Amino acid sequence: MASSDLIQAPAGSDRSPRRQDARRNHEKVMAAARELFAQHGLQVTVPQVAERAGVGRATVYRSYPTKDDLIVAVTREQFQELEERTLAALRSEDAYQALCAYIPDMLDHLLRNRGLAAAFFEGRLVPAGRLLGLIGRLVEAAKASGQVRQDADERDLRVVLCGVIRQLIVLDEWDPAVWRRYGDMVLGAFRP
Amino acid sequence: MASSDLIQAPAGSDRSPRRQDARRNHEKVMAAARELFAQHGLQVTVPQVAERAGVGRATVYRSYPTKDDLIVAVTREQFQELEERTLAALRSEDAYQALCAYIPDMLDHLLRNRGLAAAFFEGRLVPAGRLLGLIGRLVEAAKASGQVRQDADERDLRVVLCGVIRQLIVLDEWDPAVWRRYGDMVLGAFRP
DNA sequence: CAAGAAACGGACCACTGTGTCCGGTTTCTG
DNA sequence: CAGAAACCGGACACAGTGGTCCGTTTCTTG
Repeated sequence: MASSDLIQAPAGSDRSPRRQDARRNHEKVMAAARELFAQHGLQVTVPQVAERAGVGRATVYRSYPTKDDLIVAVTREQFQELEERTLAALRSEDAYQALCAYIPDMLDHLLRNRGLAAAFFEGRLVPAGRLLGLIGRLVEAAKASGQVRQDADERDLRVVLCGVIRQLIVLDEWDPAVWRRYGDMVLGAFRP
Repeated sequence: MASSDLIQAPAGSDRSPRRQDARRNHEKVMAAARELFAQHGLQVTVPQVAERAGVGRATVYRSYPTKDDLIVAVTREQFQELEERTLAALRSEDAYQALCAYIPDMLDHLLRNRGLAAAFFEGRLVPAGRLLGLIGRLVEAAKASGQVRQDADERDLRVVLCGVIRQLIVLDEWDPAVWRRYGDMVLGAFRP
């Protein structure tokens, strides 16, 4: 699993010694994978990605020896963005206010990226430790406001938030207005 | 899917024209399936059930032509029990109080029956319409107390409750005390 | 433009899980 | 107690998915 780091370049302006067509195909594969994973989750098959990209299966496997490698490649940068969002919330003056914005924000973001959501609440593959730590600090900070139950922790947020997300995915709910309502309810679950 | 009703008898005192050993094996299969589904969910394989029951695979398939038939057979009676619990809650004087007991009760019950949980929040197989209707009535009744947000409905309860259950299953959480805490949080999600 | 290297992709393999078949065995019945 | 029917279960067939191989094509470079 995740056994290789063949592709180091930040997936953009790499003038590696590889051939032009290889780079083009590689970009097509990444784009296809991003799109399909976001839309249908991680159970998308490698042949599907290859077909969407308009290349053969072996071409995908050349860049990413296993499917997990592909998932990691697509997911890693998105994970980083999650961390940044969390950090931003953490920098806010009013921690509780920040949490109130953070939760629906995460809901929205993860529901638009169903592969990312799966990678997040499944836990394996991309190491989530740092992100979870940040979320923990956010919850901790929000507790000081008195608006959040004192026994809450990062794990609780993960369970409730990811749980709701998962069910909304199962129900194939794509309406952001509905998502926001559930964000509100998740927040409610943490009131003392 | 669920293409047969070969086994009509209520799985107990059937003196059908079948042979003794057949009935014995059938019981063993049911017991094994109940146990394994409850413990590990519906992704248990038919060979696993057969092995646990101490019979060959074909013996399982004889009584239940497809895996779905087996799932339905195991799940149906448990579904009925869920309906009865819900009806009991519905008969209570104080609907809100009933809901407060009902939610942790469901959590506990479904977490002890992971296959049932999967069948419930996946929706296919056993028709859940009647049960969902009852839950809807319970939510509706509880709203009158003013302690439940007015825009809540059966679907909301399903999303939040099943979501939490699903995550607790993923985290392999078996401590009933923890389950109760989350029951409290789910209830919190429905406060106005 | 031609030769060599790199990449392409269709065909192939391996594994897992569902569902079927048939020869041997056990149970019922006359 | 013997024949027939029912049943048992190991071996087989099939499908879907992850991963590999090698002959062919395409790019690069002198």
